[in-house]
Amino acid sequence: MDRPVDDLTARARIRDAAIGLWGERGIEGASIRDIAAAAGVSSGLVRHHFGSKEALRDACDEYAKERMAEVGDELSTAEGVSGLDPGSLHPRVFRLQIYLVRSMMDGSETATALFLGAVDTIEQWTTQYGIEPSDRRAYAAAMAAIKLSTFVFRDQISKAIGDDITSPEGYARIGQALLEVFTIPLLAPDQVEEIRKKGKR
Amino acid sequence: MDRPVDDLTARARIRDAAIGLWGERGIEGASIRDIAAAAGVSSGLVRHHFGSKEALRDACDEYAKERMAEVGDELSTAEGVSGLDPGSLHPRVFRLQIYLVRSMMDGSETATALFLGAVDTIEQWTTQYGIEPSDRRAYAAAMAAIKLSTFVFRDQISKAIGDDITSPEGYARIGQALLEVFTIPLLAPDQVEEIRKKGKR
DNA sequence: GGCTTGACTACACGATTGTGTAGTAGTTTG
DNA sequence: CAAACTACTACACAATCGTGTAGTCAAGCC
Repeated sequence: MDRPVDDLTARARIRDAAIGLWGERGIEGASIRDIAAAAGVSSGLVRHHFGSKEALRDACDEYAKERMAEVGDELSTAEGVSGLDPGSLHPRVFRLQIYLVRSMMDGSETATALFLGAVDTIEQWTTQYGIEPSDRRAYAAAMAAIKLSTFVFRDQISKAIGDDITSPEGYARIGQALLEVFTIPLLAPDQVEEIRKKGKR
Repeated sequence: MDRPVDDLTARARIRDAAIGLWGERGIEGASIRDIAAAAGVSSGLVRHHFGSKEALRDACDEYAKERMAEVGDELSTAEGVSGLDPGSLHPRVFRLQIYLVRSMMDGSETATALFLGAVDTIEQWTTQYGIEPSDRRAYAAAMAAIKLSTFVFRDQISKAIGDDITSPEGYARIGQALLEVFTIPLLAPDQVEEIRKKGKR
């Protein structure tokens, strides 16, 4: 990975261009012709290699899924919150995550399955580490969503903190911040209980 | 709000249809004709009232912004985490949030400004309540992103917990879970410090 | 040599896109 | 009563969409 573009086969360049453009603009936001142009090939070749737009999407989903599994799977494994260690997120995975989130939002089953898998893993992890939320499943789902929110709002967060969060400095800042979100208790237990009762009313 | 559709002017019905469809499918995902059909008018009338697709988007952004301000502004005020009280989120605001997130992801300046405003408010709120993160700005930005993540991944979360989170029961569960994310410390302070040092290395 | 196969391009198709124009019905205004 | 205005529809436009077809070129196999 991170090889110069010329080293890749045309098929791989098309796939990478699709992941890049679709991740940035959403699936409807980039056409076959846009992707072909970005990959430096004709639009016909996209069809030749992948058959249809939908099939190209499936191929991207599958590729992203495999890559994520390879690279240690920032989304699915939980070495726990230590997964928030900035060093563990290289640019390659960043792009894949951004794509997967977009694909998820546009109804991809593969991407959604990855999310559900992450929830399972986090659920197990909470058990293992003796964390006892009142609703373990919902707690794990919330954690999974939170982990991805950084990717969704990367532009807004970068603007807010005045640091590009795809840069090492920026990601270190937001990673540390997330860590503290999970660490600094905002309310005393009796306050939580009070709100919980209000919610059940 | 929540009046039957016939009570609204055609202009309002178009705007509401746009917010609904664009929120669900993204901006590129719904055409002027789709919106006109959903509002029960001709596509020409959309142009008559709003001029262009881009102008309709601006109108929707502005409307959503005003409405959010009216309704107590779940995104910008921080009565703090108690804003996670399920009762405070009615369906109307839910739809606006979903739209605003989509609009933000597609580069809306109005929506991004709302996000930045929310970060400001959360920042002030942490000061007020004596919360002392190591990087207050980044901490507030993370909190803002987290608050919106529920909307982005609503389908995935619903699937994960087996409860539609737009229903009162589902939202109560995920609201409570978020509360516990902010309340149960995952790591001891010395562990945090250790990771922090690793990040700076 | 001929023959197949895979990578690749050029071009044309019908559908859909945002937009533009012309015109109708009903109300308001002078 | 006539003129003007507003809400609204029908229809046509050029561009772009995903897709389909035909054909070129080079490498490998008999």
